Amino acid sequence: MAEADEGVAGHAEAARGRPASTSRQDVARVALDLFARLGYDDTTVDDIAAAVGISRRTFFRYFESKPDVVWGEFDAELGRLRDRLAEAPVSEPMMDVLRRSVIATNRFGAGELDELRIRMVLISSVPTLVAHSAVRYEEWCEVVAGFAAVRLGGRPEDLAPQTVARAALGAAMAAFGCWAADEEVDLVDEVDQAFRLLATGFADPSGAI
Amino acid sequence: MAEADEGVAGHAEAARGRPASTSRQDVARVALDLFARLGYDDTTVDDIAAAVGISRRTFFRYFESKPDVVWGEFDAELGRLRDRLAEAPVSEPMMDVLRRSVIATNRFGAGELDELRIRMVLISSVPTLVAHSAVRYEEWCEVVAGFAAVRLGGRPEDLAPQTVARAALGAAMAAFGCWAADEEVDLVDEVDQAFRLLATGFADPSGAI
DNA sequence: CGGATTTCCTGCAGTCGCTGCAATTTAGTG
DNA sequence: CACTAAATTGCAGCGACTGCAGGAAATCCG
Repeated sequence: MAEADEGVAGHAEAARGRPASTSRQDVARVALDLFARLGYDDTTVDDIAAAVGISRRTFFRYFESKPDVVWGEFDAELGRLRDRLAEAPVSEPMMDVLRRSVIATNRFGAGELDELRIRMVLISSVPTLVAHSAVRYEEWCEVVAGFAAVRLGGRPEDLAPQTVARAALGAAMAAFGCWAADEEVDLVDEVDQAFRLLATGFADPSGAI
Repeated sequence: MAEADEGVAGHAEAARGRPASTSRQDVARVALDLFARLGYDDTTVDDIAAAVGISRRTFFRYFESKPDVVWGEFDAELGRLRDRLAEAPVSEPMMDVLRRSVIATNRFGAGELDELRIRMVLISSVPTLVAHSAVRYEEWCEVVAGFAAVRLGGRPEDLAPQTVARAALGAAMAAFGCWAADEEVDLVDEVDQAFRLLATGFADPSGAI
């Protein structure tokens, strides 16, 4: 499961076999640079491999697929979200936990934000990546549906938890999309707003809208 | 834009060139049958083409891609949804229009429901199709966001309309997913429930959940 | 009738993403 | 130096998809 040997260089305990010639992060950096300059579709896996200095075959040992490169360490983030949701006090309302946890999982430093924006623009504009994203979002929904099922009672596959999860995903996608499209917008504000909208519902009590 | 010449056979006005050897619907029927029997991934485009009696190259003139076969006449349905939303009286609340229109667009006869179920099971379980579905859902969201923008004021790309649209998509996906997974469930009921949940919001006023 | 025109079908060659396999390289270990 | 472990690699191949150039089947018109 864990290949975190590259993380903080140094305290490795004398790796046994042939050392890796590069790292996931290196490949991702080079690839994102190519995507930004040539466009995603006009960058072949061969191009990436050549730029990194590895063979095409080796590229596929670092990443399962070409779109996966754009997703970076999504798995790890998803794990953190799961933990946050599980650790929240039961006294805190479901939608508050959700909003707070999603925001906490998406706090990035100023340096990371630029790269994140590149990633999000790609993910939301290149059809191939839009398509692939659905698979990743499915995993996200499973985590949220599991949490919602605990709070609402019932199974994660039931309608209510599923609706909460998929609607929450929608809110998050809307927030990220608006953020990626406008340099001036703050990511946290956007996510916060979207989830507050979701919590109170879209129906106007007065019926005017 | 329109290739509806096949629809009601008869009143065609003396088609000029070589007549088509089959139709989109025929290809789709044969393909869905193969998907159900062999599985989606284990059915190649060659298999479909051979079963229909056309060449592989011709298959791609009937459908842009293999996953497109499963989506059938989605474009037409989307057009009907757009019309319904546009024609709704302004006095009717936004979320009511949305719920009613989505339900109306998805009323099917008993005969069609079986095929629809096969389609939905495929779409929600085969990774390749889950991925491709995202591109189609994007178009759906654009239609709904356009409607929401009119009702809420502002542009379709703004956060509120986007959140409404993507959350509504989530509700619809949850409803369809639950329906596809359980033979006993009624599709209309499920969609109705999901959209009512969405309208009132997920936050518990008492704060107990 | 017969050519012109229109429309559709097809094969071929090629690109790209992706995979399994078997061999090779590069390190550490006894 | 032999042995082992891990990473890299080339190759052969599949399947989706595309552009192109040519062939086939129908109607229209002289």
